[in-house]
Amino acid sequence: MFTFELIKQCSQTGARAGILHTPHGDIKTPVFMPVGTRAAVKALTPAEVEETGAQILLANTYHLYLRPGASIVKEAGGLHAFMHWGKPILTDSGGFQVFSLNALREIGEEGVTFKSHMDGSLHLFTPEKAVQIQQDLGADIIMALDECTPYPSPYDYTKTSMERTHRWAERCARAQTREDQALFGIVQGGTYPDLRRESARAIDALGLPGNAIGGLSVGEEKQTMYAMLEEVTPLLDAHKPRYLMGVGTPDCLLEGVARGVDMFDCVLQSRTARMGTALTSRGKRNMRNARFAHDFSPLDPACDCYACRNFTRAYIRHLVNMGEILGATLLTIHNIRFSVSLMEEMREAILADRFAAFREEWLAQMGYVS
RNA sequence: GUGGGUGUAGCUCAGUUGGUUAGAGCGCCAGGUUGUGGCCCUGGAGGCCGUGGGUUCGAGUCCCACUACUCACC
Repeated sequence: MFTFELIKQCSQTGARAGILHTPHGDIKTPVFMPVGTRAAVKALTPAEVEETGAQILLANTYHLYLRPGASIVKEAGGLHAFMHWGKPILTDSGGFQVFSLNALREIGEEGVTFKSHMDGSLHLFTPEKAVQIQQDLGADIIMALDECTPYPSPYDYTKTSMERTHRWAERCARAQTREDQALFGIVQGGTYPDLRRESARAIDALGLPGNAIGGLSVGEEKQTMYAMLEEVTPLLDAHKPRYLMGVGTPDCLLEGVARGVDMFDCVLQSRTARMGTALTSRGKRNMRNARFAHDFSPLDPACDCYACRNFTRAYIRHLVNMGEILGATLLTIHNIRFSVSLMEEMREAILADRFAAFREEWLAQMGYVS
């Protein structure tokens, strides 16, 4: 079953190391989770994803509900069998997509009505339905339906929306019938400290197996996001995993862990890879740049990924500029491995109680101002 | 050799009856991308308009010569 084992806490920051036990295996935290929205990490085979050291993948309820449909995934034997991924999977509820992809939507107490971005057909997502679909998909961790409040939003709307998200989370919990899936609630509250605290208390009080923090990294300043994390994490059960949704730049990973976050997911690694950007230990690099044309060194000399062990910057630049699929594949492998590796090193540092120094070193060498 | 066509940005081309600072696509250069509507978005550089002369207030646009390429026929 699903449990979280807290192994070590940093003596100077809020950083923690732990182990998540799931039906499909253990996950060492802190962890970076690559995104495979439509049951595929774009440009990679599951074998390639596994070689990056990824311990768990994300998939998306909204996208899989529209195509191919939850019933087909269920018929296939669930997501793990369907996509041939034997390790843990987390499905996002689709709340974010409903609110970010659809101009035509209507939010009510019952749920949210929206038009499919695929064919314009009308759909109603309720907390109960979001859980039902996720039960059919069969991930190890499932998410409550929430409203990701846009930034900026006025206080009153943020509060109204947040309270509804709390009620929806409770309905999700009641609707759940499968016992082998861990349901996480999601803290909202925008950029208002008091609402964030209120939301953290309310979500934590539901007693779910994990707590997520949503509605951040939606346009606000990083300092604001960090400030919100500092309001929220101290109020969440220390013996349950904390998941910061959608956040994944290297500096945010370091700062998030420092504030007690255990899980992260982000499309940045895979999306920017397809557009030609490499995340490296010395900051990000635009591999389309002419200065790499004659550069026959690896993407990141400090990286041990398949791309860095076997290919040069000049070659990858060529692939990216030519639009070759292999360019996207190699950069995706690298960006994911880089992020997974960063988390592994953070974990080592936490276990050795030298995380604070580790964070400073990395922020400095990657060119971030802390 | 004769007749026709074409020479405008790195490439392929548009440029109204002559009228401000000559445009597009691609390419090139750079930036962006944070719970993914995959191969996208934004910005920038770059042109003695084949050469020389003429007509005109004014020529990428009209006229002449030259030149290069190209097609057809000898």
